[in-house]
Amino acid sequence: MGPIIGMSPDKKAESPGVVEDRAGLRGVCGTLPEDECAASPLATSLDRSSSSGDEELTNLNWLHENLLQNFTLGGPEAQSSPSPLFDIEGNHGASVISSTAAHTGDSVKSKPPFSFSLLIYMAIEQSPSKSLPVKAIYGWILEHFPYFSSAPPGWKNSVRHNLSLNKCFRKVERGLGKVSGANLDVFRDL
DNA sequence: ATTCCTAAACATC
DNA sequence: GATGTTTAGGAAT
Repeated sequence: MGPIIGMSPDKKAESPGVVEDRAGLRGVCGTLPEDECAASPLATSLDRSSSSGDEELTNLNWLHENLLQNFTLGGPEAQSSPSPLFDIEGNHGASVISSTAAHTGDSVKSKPPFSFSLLIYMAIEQSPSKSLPVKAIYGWILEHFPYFSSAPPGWKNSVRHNLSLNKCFRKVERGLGKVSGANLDVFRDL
């Protein structure tokens, strides 16, 4: 009958629970003393000294850097780490994520406070060559966030969508015409 | 207004 | 069929 009906109301039911979790995302920055947030310029100047033409530097850049720094730097001793998400795949990183997930609620049932862009970015950054096939990204997310293991198949589409979005942002000038599965050069530039 | 999520149609490979 | 791209609508902040 009406495949279209019964969809709108469903979404709302999920919102409330997620909202609180999502708020946590922003809360990360907000939770931290404003000094940290205000200290942002630090990273900016670093970025600048490297490249003078930051005209193309869009939002996702600082977003990822900031968020990742905040998350990984969540530990008081992780400050010495050269790489922000060096161990997200390792043991320490796992605890970070687990901690975050557990903090918001169930460790395996709650949706990660990370946006798809973050998730994808993390997965790719974890990769040795900063490039992963879409399938690998799915796997990484599934491994770290079992929530998706039981979630509707909609998230896959979302991942792809975000992938393309980021790509669009950078408007890659390389030959991405034949990207058949193993190319995420989009973030490779980050 | 901005950001993000979700769904879906469409194009290619 | 999987991947990639693009549109459109809606919800939360």
